[in-house]
Amino acid sequence: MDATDRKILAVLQADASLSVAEIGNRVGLSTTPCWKRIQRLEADGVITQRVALVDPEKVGWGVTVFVAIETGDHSGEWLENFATLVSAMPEVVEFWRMSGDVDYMLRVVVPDIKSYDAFYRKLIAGAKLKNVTSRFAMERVKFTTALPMTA
Amino acid sequence: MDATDRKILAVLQADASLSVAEIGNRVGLSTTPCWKRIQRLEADGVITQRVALVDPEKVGWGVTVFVAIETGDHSGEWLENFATLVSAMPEVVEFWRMSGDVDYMLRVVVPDIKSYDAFYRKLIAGAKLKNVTSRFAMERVKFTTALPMTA
DNA sequence: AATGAAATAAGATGCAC
DNA sequence: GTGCATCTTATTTCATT
Repeated sequence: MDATDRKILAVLQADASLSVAEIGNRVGLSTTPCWKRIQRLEADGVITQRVALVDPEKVGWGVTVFVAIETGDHSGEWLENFATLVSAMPEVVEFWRMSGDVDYMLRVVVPDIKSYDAFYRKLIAGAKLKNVTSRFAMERVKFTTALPMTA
Repeated sequence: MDATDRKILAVLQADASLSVAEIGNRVGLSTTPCWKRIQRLEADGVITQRVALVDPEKVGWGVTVFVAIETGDHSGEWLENFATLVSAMPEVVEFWRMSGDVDYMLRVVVPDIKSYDAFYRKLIAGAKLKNVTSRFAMERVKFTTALPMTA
């Protein structure tokens, strides 16, 4: 992956609706080689998917909560089961296994506070957890799916 | 926004590379009305953008850190300045203003631990902060940009 | 590897109903 | 909403540098 590939990725991370010709213009390539590079980036799994991003407020899922979980001592099998269970919950949009004091970090979206309570009850009903800390977001100051493409 | 719009959004959140005809098939519409709905959803800002998602590991930004920040007592102007400063950092992919014990939550991506240290120094050099807690992610168990489309 | 041209297929867009 | 015409773009091929 060279610098031109990274330029293409930068463009596609910002706007995947552009034509190949336009992307080529922006990175200094004609359409054919630009198209070939994009195909390769997809085949190599560098580009994983193309998605539409939706305004959370406008679809009624405007409440974001960060959930820090300490699972305590559990078997590998238990943890695997826990991961499967939590991953399957559609409100969980991010689910990270952490190092340090917190074992897992979730980002959860819900329509309102009341439905967060419902989620929380589902969560603790499904698994015996040592500690769960919920922190509510007030404002999304920045959110991007674009990774930096400059070293 | 009716149930059909939500179906369209569910499809486009999962795969924005599908043709309008194929999306129509999946939601029970022919191409023209499906296309019109998509145009409207974009015009109304429900769909905010179409982007390519990239594998963080494969582009060398595989380290994710959650940063919880307590700013302490500061003026509104100071906080605004802080928000602008942090938003401009490309490593910061998420930046949330929180309620409760933590004032801000960041999700930061970096190539490696060493570059996180560089980021951290930049962060604390730019603003006088009361407390900064960095938590490192070990594994991305789930990550989706798709919001639930069912009530 | 890239370019430009060109041909074909697929899809987006617009119009009549 | 449907069906169809048209226009744009994606995709592939090829000769050339």
